[in-house]
Amino acid sequence: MRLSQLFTKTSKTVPADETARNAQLLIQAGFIHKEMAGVYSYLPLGKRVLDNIAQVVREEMNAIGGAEVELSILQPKDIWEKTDRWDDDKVDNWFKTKLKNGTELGLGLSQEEPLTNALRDFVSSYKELPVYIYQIQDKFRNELRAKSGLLRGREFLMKDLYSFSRTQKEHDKFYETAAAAYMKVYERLGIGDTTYRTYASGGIFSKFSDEFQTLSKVGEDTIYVHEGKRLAVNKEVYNGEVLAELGLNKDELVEKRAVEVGNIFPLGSKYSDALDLYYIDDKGQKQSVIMGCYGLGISRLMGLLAEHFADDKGLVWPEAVAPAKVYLARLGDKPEVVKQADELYNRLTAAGTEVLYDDRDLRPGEKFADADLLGIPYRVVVSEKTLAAGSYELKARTAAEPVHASAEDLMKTLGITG
RNA sequence: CGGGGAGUGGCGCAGUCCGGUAGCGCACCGCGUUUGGGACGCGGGGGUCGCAGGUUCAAAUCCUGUCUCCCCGACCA
Repeated sequence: MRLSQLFTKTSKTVPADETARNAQLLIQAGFIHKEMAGVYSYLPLGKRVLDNIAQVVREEMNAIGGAEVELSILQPKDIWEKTDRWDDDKVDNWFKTKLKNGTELGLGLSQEEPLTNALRDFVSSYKELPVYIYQIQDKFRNELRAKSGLLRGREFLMKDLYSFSRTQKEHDKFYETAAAAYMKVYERLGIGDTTYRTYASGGIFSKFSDEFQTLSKVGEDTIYVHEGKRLAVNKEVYNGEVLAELGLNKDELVEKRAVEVGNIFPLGSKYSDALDLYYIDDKGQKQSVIMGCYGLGISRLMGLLAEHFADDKGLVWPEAVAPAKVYLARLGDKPEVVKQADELYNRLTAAGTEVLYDDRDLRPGEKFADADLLGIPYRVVVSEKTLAAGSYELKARTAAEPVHASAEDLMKTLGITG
């Protein structure tokens, strides 16, 4: 992408009404636009990051047998009444609306009910289970108070997977497979070493659910980390009885602040029974379907990554999610410089490398400042100097100083062969 | 929903106490000089001061109501 064609631009100031660092940076760099409290639009660069995170998650969900779907956002109230989750006294963060004829609707905040209901059309035999179904979709939750930029919004992008198993044992096995897949996602995003599987309250279905908590000073949750066992306990279930049950010694736990980047729940047969989804086993007997749900906030992860890796010059994206791998800064507009920069841009692009080509008529300092603020992993400079030296100037976003690199070295560093 | 703070060109702010018809920086447009870490000069364009009432000869400024945003708390992926 040529920056001369990008309609967004960076700003020297941050909006006064944002105090969350992730939102400040993302707005300043032109990745997102705030529509209202807790609701953000994603501009070209932000959309790329969001898509990249979603793609990592998609690959890991596909790897454990997940089938991607896209369920409707508009929800009929009858199926939610069957599970007693329509009443505002039971679920208080619904966004509800009405058809012209007065029929009540809800905007999807989770999708156990509609998916379970739809599966009745397809599942009736033990031969048709288990199934694992997921989607990546905007969720709507009418939070009393949105805050912390992308970390807690009213409209946010989430991956939600639902498992339908024949037995508790079969469910338990997949549950652990899913938990492992979650850790793979965090590792690929560069936060594996600071993310802990965490015991948390399980609601009404089970004693515990499992959260995935990433250490962060801006986190809303307080957790107690056992570094040796690579796990943690959420403050909401932290007491002597629970510690004894988990075999944890209070002295080995350290209190930390963390952001919840995932949450998986065993659901038992609460929803399947209520919505009349059963299967017939090999002896002809009707059996309950055992469910689990697995949530992972894509947009929240984007906010966390923005905040987690940033430095005083701006964003620092992990390569796996960066809107481009290379920021190509062309200094000056001498014909031979333009020619060389254009050629490099074409070569990198042809090799499948995403490049932000800064072909704008700006001073060098502005280009360097933007390269830093946007957080692109590698900056390559083409100028009269580099032309004279017969090499390129290459600087990793996290490096203090640039280095001179031959065309060959450059391609090698960027992982381009041939 | 309880407590606190704030709404003035696209962004950041001053002006409000003490009413007199809106200003600064950035950004934007034109011309010129610049060109390796956010340049400079000159000249321009853009705001009925969140909204609605009220007081007054006169309201960004005073009064009433209302909407929105931010922070703390409670609640939540």
